[in-house]
Formats: sequence, structure tokens, C-alpha cells
Amino acid sequence: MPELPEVETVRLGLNELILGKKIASIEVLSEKSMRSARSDVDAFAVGAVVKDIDRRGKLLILHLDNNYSILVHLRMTGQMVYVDQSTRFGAGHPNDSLIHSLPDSSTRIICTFDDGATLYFNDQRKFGYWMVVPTSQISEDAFVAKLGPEPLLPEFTASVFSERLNRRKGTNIKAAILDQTVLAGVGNIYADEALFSAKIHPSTLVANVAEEQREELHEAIVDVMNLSIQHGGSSDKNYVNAEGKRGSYLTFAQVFRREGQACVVCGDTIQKIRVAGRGTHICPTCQQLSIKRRTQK
DNA sequence: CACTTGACCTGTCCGC
DNA sequence: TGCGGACAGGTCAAGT
Repeated sequence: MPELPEVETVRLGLNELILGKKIASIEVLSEKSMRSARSDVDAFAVGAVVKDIDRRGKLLILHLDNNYSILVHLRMTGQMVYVDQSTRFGAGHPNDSLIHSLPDSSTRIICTFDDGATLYFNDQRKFGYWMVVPTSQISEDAFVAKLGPEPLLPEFTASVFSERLNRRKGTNIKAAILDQTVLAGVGNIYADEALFSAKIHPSTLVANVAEEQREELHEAIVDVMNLSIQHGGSSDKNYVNAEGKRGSYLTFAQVFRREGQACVVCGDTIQKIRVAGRGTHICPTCQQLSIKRRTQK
């Protein structure tokens, strides 16, 4: 499930692979994966050159040279995989590599460039999307306009984080940090990892998270995301980078998908519970419930 | 208004 | 082996 570190890894990869390339065609295999009209895709994306690649939270933004941009959201199972002659047939790619079998049954959009290279948008569950929009209107997009601050920018300070949390005083801390309007980019993996690192139980009511704990959580979110980017993100099931390769962060994860294992800090057994409607991983000893918590069903 | 739950999808896994 | 159902989770719409 691509969260900020995975999307950032894809962005870094695409920056090395498709900048300056001219889009020759865009084939839409699944209508709901392309939110723009066919006529807009043809008029404003086909024929344009990829100028720059940006990211806002979990949203990938391909800036074209004609003042239009392609917004790409990977949601849960989206992949952006680049293939050209050298990667398809060249050295360094094992025979079982994903790129040798593309397109496959999950391919939803095929973008070809005028040099013969191809960018595949795969999305098993069809939750993700591409959208062609005028660059000047991105900030007015309903989703973009509501996004909270970027956690990896210097202006995202502990006090900004604390203020943002106060928008959701009545809910639990996990639901609050998953809320993209509070801050942009945290998903289920990094929510669990950051809360463990900060020793906060995910069911704790936001109003009951002390200022010092908020500072610890702020630091944990930033640290866990930076560490993940260094390791190419997390590949639970579907995620791969722009070269079709998996990320290795989950080998460093301390609680996510580690239920039944011993906590690296105290040795207690990691549990999987349900918080904010999500599978949630905690160490019951390290993450004690402080005072009252948000009641859960 | 604030918050929670269900829907959207499809592949996988589990129990019978 | 086959089948039904639960499950995975980012976001939005609907419900409380």
C-alpha cells in the first residue's frame, strides 16, 4: 500500500527514467482508472513532454511542458513501472522480474513515449487513478486543496503537528494521523510504526496525548518515513518502484505485520488489534493506554 | 458539525 | 478440490 515513502521512491525513480520524454500514446484499458475524458487525454497529454515530477502527500504529479499535469494516485495497489529496451532485455533484471511480463491482467493504462519506452500503470484493485489537469488548477482540486502539511518539509514542526492534531481532538490518535487533512502521507504502516516508536497506544484519544508525546510522535513520523525512503519503501504485497523492484523497509519494521513476534524493546508479544477500522499492530507493554481512550467496538 | 462505518475493487487465504 | 466468506486499506459518501 503506497504511502508517502513509496510514492517518493517512485517519484525519484521516474525522475531518472522519463524526464524529457515525449508522450506518444496513452492507452486506457480500464475506464475508471482514467478520470479525465479521452478527448482531454488526447488534447493535453499526448504529444507533451514530461518536464518535472512532483509529489504531494501520496499523490504523484507529472508536470508536462504545456502547462498541464497528470495527477496519479496509487491508492492501495497502484504501480508505475517503466520498461524500455535495455530494462526489458538488458542485464540486471532476473527472469522472473515483473517487467518481463508486462502488460499483465492488472495493467490499466499504458503510456508509450516516442523513443519506444513504456510506462505501465498497474492497479489490481482499480482504486487508483490518473487525471489530466491544467497545472494552475491542481491546488483547486478537491483532494489536493484539503491536504495537510508535508511531513518532510522543515515547516512541519512539532508545534504545527500539535495544532493540526487539535482538528481531531475527539477521535483516537491513529485515526487522526491517518487523516490526510491533518498531515499528508501517513498510511497504515507508518502510523503503526510511528506510534510504536513514540510509545503511544493507537486508541488514545487525541485530547489525551500530552504535548511531550506529540513531540515524540512528530519526530517518529519524520524518522520512520526518512528511514523507509532510504530503503526504497515498504513492499507488503503489491508495491514496486518505477523499475518494478520491491522495497525493503518492512525488514526494519518493528510492529507492522509482526503479530506473534517478540517486541524488540521489551520482549512482549506483538498483537494485532483493530483501531480506526484498520488492522493495527502494537506492543501491549510499550504502548500502554494512558488515561481514557476512545472506545472501540 | 464531528465522527464512524460502508462502499469501492480484486486476489488471496482460511475453514469446512 | 471447491466454495463461501473474511480480509487487505486510501479515500469518499453515507449514516449516526
